[in-house]
Amino acid sequence: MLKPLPKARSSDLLRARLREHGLKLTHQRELIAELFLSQDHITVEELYHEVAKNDPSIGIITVYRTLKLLCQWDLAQERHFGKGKTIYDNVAWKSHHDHLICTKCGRIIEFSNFQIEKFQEQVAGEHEFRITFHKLELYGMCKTCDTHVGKRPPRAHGHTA
Amino acid sequence: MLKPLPKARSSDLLRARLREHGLKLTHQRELIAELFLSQDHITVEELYHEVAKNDPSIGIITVYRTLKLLCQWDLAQERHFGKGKTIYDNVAWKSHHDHLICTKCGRIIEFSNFQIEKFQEQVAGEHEFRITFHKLELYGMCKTCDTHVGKRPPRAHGHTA
DNA sequence: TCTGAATTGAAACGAACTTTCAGTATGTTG
DNA sequence: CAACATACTGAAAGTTCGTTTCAATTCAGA
Ligand SMILES: [Mn+2]
Ligand SMILES: [Mn+2]
Ligand SMILES: [Zn+2]
Ligand SMILES: [Zn+2]
Repeated sequence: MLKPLPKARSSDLLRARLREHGLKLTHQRELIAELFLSQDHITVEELYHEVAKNDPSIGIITVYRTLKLLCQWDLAQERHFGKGKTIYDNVAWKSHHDHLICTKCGRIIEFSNFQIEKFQEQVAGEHEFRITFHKLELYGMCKTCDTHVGKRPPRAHGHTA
Repeated sequence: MLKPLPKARSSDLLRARLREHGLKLTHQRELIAELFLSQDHITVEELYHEVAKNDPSIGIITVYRTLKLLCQWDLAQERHFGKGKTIYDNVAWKSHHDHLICTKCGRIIEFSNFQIEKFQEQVAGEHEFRITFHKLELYGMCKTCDTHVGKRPPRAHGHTA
C-alpha cells in the first residue's frame, strides 16, 4: 500500500506466472484472477458471486483453487479476521502491511508503521527469538460507525475497503 | 503475565462464577476447569485427553462447553495461531499480553510491550479509528530451534509454554 | 488437427465445531 | 431426607468451510 510495486496489468501478471510454472491459461483462471486483482480484500464466497455474474458455469471449487495458486505466487494472502471466513488480501501491488478492522461495518484499513515493527524486533531479541513473519490486527470502530453509536446504524459505507 | 491478578484457588474461582450465574457445579466442570486452570495454553483435544486420564467417561462436548463458559467469564481466551485448531489461553491470573510462536516446535512465549501498544493507538488516531482490542502474533523460531537448524531436529522442549 | 497432460465441476470426504435430545445429576424447597 | 424443577451430560446428527477424488473436458504445442 505505501510502497507500491511496479504496476503491471493483472492479465500479464497471471500469464507470466502460469508460464513460469508450466500451467495452462484457462478462461476460468483468467476471469477469477482479473476480478480478484481488481479489488483489495474479498472472501471466496464473494469472489465466487462476482465471477458468477460473468460466467455462472464456473464452480466455487475453481475459485478456491485459483486463489490458492495466487497465494503461492504471493499475489494473494490469506487473512483470518474475526471468526468468520477467510479473507484474501490482494497483495499483487502492495508490500507488507497490517490492518485496522471495524467490527461494526467490516471496513478494513491498511497501515504500516516502522516503529511498531522495530519494537517487535526488540521484544523478539529479549526472548532470543527470530521473527519470520507477524500478524497485527487492530479491531474497533471506524470513524463513521463511531459517530453513529446510539443513533440509528450507519448505511453501508465501503465494506470492500 | 506481568500484572498477575490476586491469586485464588481455581476451584474457588469456578464455584464463585457458577454461583453468580445460577449454574450447577458438576464433577465434570470441576475436573475440566481444574486441569485447564493449571496450565497456560491448550487445545480442546489436548485438554480432553488430560481429562480422560482422570475420568474417561467425560465427553469432548463437555470440554467444549466448559471452555466456552470460561471464555464468557474471562478466565480463558480463544486464540488462533497457525491454521490448526483453536488454542485456549488461561488468562485467569494474567492481564493482556501478546505472543511469540515458534513455528517449529510450537512453543509459545508471552510478552507485553507498552511502546507497541502506544504506537498502535497513534496509528489508530491517524485513521480516526477507536481500538477496542487487538491481536499481535510474532511467528518464527525460538532459540532452541534456531540453533538446531540444519542439524537433527531438537527434542521436545516445552510445547506447553 | 492430433494428442497427452493439465484442468474442471460435481460429489464425496474431512476437520472442527455446534445443535438436538432423551436420560441423568444437581440444588432447592418442604 | 424426599421430591421436584431444571440444568447438565454424552451420543449422534448436523453445520460450515474447505479439500480430495475422478470422469469428462480443455488446452498447448507438435
Ligand atoms: Mn490488506
Ligand atoms: Mn497467553
Ligand atoms: Zn465501520
Ligand atoms: Zn521452537
